[in-house]
Amino acid sequence: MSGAERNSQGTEGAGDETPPFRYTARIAGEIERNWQRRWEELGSYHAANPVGPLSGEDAAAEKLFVQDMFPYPSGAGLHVGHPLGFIGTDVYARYHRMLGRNVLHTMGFDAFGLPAEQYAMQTGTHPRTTTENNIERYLTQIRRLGLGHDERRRVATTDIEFYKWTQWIFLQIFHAWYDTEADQGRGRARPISELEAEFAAGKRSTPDGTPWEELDREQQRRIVDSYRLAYLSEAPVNWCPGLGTVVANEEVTAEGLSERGDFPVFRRNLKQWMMRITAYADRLVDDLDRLEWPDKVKTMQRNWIGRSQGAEVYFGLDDRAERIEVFTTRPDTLFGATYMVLAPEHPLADEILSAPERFGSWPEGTDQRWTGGYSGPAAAVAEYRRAAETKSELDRQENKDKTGVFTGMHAVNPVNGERVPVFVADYVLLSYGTGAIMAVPGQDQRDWEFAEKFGLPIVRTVQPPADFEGGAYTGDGPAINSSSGATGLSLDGLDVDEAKKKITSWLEEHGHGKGSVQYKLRDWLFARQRYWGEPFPVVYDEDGIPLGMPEDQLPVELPEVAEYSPRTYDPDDADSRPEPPLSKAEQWAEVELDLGDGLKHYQRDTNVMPQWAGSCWYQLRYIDPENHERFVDAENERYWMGPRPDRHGANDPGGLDLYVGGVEHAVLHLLYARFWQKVLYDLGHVSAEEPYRRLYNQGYIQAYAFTDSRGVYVPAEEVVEQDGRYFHAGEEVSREYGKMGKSLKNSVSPEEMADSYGVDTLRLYEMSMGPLDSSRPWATKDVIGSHRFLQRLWRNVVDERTGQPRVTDAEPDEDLLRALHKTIDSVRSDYDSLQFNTAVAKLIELNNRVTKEYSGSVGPPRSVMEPMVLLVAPLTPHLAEELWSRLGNEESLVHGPFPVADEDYLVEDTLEYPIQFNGKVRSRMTVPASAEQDELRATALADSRIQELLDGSEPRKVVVVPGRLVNVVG
RNA sequence: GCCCCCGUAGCCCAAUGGGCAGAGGCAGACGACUUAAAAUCGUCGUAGUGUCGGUUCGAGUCCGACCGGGGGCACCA
Repeated sequence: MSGAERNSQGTEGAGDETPPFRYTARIAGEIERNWQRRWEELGSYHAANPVGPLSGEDAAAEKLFVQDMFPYPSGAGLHVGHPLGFIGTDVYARYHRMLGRNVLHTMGFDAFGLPAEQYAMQTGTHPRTTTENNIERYLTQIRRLGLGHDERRRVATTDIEFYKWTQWIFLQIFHAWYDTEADQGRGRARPISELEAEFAAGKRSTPDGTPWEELDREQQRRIVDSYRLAYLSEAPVNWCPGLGTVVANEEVTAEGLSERGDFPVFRRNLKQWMMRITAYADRLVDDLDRLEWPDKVKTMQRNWIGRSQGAEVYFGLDDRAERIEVFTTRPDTLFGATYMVLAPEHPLADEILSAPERFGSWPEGTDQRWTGGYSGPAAAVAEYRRAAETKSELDRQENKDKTGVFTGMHAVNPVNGERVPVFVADYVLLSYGTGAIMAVPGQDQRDWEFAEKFGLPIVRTVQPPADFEGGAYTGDGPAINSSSGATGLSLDGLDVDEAKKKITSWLEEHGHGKGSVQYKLRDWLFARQRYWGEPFPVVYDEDGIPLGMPEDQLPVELPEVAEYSPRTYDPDDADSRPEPPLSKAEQWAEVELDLGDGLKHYQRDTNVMPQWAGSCWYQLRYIDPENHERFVDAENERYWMGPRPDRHGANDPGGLDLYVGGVEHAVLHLLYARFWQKVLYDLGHVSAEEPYRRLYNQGYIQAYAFTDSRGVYVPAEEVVEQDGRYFHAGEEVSREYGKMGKSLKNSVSPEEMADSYGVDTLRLYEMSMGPLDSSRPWATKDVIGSHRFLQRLWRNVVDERTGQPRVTDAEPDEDLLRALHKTIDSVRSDYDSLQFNTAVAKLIELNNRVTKEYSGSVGPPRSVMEPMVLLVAPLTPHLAEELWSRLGNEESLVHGPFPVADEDYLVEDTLEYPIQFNGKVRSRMTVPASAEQDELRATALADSRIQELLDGSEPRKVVVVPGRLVNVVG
C-alpha cells in the first residue's frame, strides 16, 4: 500500500476545506509532542520517595505502586498488541495521580537473554551494544504512547549497577539456610553464620554425630554447604545439548522439549547451582490465599507446587534388613496393597544388579508374565532399567501401556503380615515421593491396569456405589476387607477420611510409618552455561569449596570473550557436556584474592544466572534506583511495598498495588519472585512478604491472517471480504485467527495508528475494544470510531474555525446535570475496577448528548465540559491537557483535580417502573422514587392495561420489587 | 482423560446480590452539507442471549446434560 493510500484511512487526507482547528491526526500529533515535552520539563511523573535522592514532599500523600511485567527489549519492534497492558496501567495510574495519590509507575528492561547473544554469534556485535540499541528503540516506541513513567527510575538488568545488586541478593541467599523449626514450625531463612554457631556450640549435631570440632575445615564446610538456600548439587538436571546449557524444570515443556528452541532435554547428573525453593513450598502455597490474584494463576501455582498430604509406610522385606519406604495419599487402602513397585532407578534395584548370585534366577513358581522373558531378576531389572533410561520423555508419554518386571523379592504388608511381590516399573518415578509405591489396584486406576496385565490380585477396600461399573474406585465410601486378626487392626465401616486418620496413628504407634506431605515442586536449577547473564559472585578455593565474594568486591563484571556462545551439540547428543563461554576467559577465571587469610589463588565460577534472576527483584530497584549503599532503602521499601493492614486487612502481606502482565508467567517468574521476596523478608531486608499484592492478567490483541492457495501469507490489510469469503487480488484466500506478527503479514504498528489518528485515539481504542483481561481481534477499521468521539469532544470545547473555546457560563439544565453526575459516578467506579471499556462508553454517551443539545451557535456550559475533559484525561491525556489549557486553566491536570459526583443528582425524584403480567412487560408507570410497596402495588393494579389483562379476576400474586418492577401474576 | 474460563445483533462488546435484553463503537440504510466525492454531522434497523431440560412470579444471569471456542494439568502414588 502506498503512503497516500495508507493516509487516507486516517484523517490526515482531509481536503482543503477541513476547518483549521479540527482535531485531525496532524493536530493530534502536534498536541502530543507538545505535551510530552511539557510533562518532561515539569517532571510531571516523578514520584517522590520518603528519603534519599528521589525524596520529596509528595511522599506524604497516599501512595500507589503500579507495575507492568518487565519487558524484554526485543529488536523486532512493537505491534499494537504489545502496549495494551501498558496503556491499562497508565490509565489506572493517571486516574489515581489525579485523585492526589503519589503514584510510582515506570518501566525498565529485562535485558539479559539469548537473542542478543545469538545475534552476537552471527555478527560479532557485543551483546551489550545490541541490547542498548534495542532498549533505545523500544523506548522511542513506548515514549510516543504518552505513558506517565518516571524516567528517573528506569533500570535494565544488564546495567552493572543493577546486576551488582542481583549478585548481592544471590550472596544473601547463599549465606542463608532454612530453619524449619523457626516461627512455630512455619520455618524461616536465617544467616548461615547462625547455623555454624549452633554446630560449634553443640546445639545441633552433625549428620553422623561426629563432634563438630573433630571435623576438619573442609568437612565442616561440606556440612554447612548442604544447608544453604543456594547450593551446588550433583543431581539429575535438564541438559539441553541443542542450547548448550541446562535449564530449569519450569522451562521444559510437557513434551520434554526446551521451552526456548524446542530442543530435546535429557536428565543428566551434572554439578549445578540450585535454589532451595522447596523449603518455601508450604508458604508459597499458603500465602496464595492472602493475594488478590486471578484464581487461574493461583491454581496453576498450587498445581505446580503440588502439595499432597498422606503417609509414609514402611514395608519389611523377606529375609532382609532393609525395608521399602513408600509414600501414599491413601493409607486407608493399605489392606488392598497387593504388590509394590520401585522406580527403575531405585537404590534397591541397584542391589539386585550387584548381587547376581542371589538374583540370578526366578523364585520357584514365578508367573511367566512377570519375567520379561529373562532368566532371572538381575538380568530383567538391568535390561528394564536400560530401556527406561533411553526412553525420552516423549516416548514415556505416548506409550502409557504398563510395563515392568518382577524383582524376585517379596515385602510384608505391615497391616496384615501378607507377603506381596515387588516389581520394577517405569510408571513410578524416582523423583516423586520415595520412588516406590504400594500398589492398590482396587482404588487406583494405574495400579488396576498393571494388576490386570500381570495377573495380580485386586482387593477392594472401599465399597463402591451399587451402580458403579469399571475398574478402580477412587471415590468415598465405607472401608471393607480392611481388618486383620494378626494385628487386631480394623478400618471396616469407616469413611475415607476417618480411615486415613485411624491408620496413620496406628502406623505411627507401631513404627510402621508416619503422616507425611509431598510436593511436586523441585529445587530451582539456577545456573546457565551462557554468556549474556549475571556472573556468579563465587570463587572456588584449592579444595573446590565455593566461597562468596566479599560485598566490597561486587560487582563481578562480565569479562570480554572471543566467543559468546557455549559449545552447542547435536540436539540429540545426550552424552555431551556443558562448556560455558566464561570458562574460555581464562585470565578472568583465575584470580588472586585476599578473602581473609592472605592473598591466595582462586577460580571463578563460570556459570551465569538464568534470565529470571533480575525480574525476581526489579520492583525493589524501581523504588530506589539511585541508591548506591543498599539495593533498596528500608524506609522507601516500607513506604511503597510494606503491608498496609489499614487498607487491605490484617492479613495483608504487602507488595506493590497492581501488577499487570500476561498469564504466561504464572509459574515461572511469579513463583521465583515470590520466593526471593520471602528470603529477603526472612533475612530482614524487606518488610513485604509478597512482591505483588494484586495481579491482573491482561488479554491479548489477536489478529486474522490470510493464506493463499499455496499456504503463503498475504498482507492482511489488502484482503477484502465478500459474503463471508475473503479475497486478495481477486483470489480467494483462507482466514486464520491468532497472533499478530510480521511473518504472518498481519502486524499493525502503533506508529501507523499514531500517524493516522494520533496516539490518544490509539490509546482510547485499545481501552474501549473490550475488557482488559480478555483477548480480542484487532480491527483497524474500528479505530475511526474512537477518533470521531475525540473530534466531537474537541468540537464541543473548541471552535473548529477559530480555535477559541466555545463554552459558555450558562447553567446546564437539571437533566444534563443528572447525566453528568451519573457519568462521573460510574466512570470513577469503572476506573477503580479497571473496566475501561464501559467508562469509555459512558463518556461517549454523555458527549453525544452534549453534542446534540449544543451543536448550534450556542456552545455547551463550561461546568459540563470541564469535568468531561478531566474524566477522559486518564485515557487521552494529551487531548485532555490541550482542552484543559484552552479552557483557560494554567496548571497541568496530571495531578488533578478529578470530578466528584454530587449525590443529590444521583437520586431520582421519580422512577419509571415496568409492570409485568406473568413475567412479561405489559405496561409502565411513573411513581415518586419514595413510593412504598403498597403504593407500587396499588398503582400497578390500577393500570388500565393490567386491568384489561386481569379482566375482573383477582391476581394470584403480585411481586413488588422496590426500585425495579412490579409483576402481576394472573 | 481430568479441571477451569467463555458462547448476547453481520463484527467488537454492555446489561448491580436472578428483575424492562442494549450503554458504546464498527459495518449497513437513509438524510444534511457539497457541482461531486471524501471528511463531518444527523436519523434508523437487526438478536431474544450456543442447544436441550430444570428451579422461579420472573433466567443472559442459578442448576444439570450436551455442542462449540480458549486455557491449564496429564502415569505425581
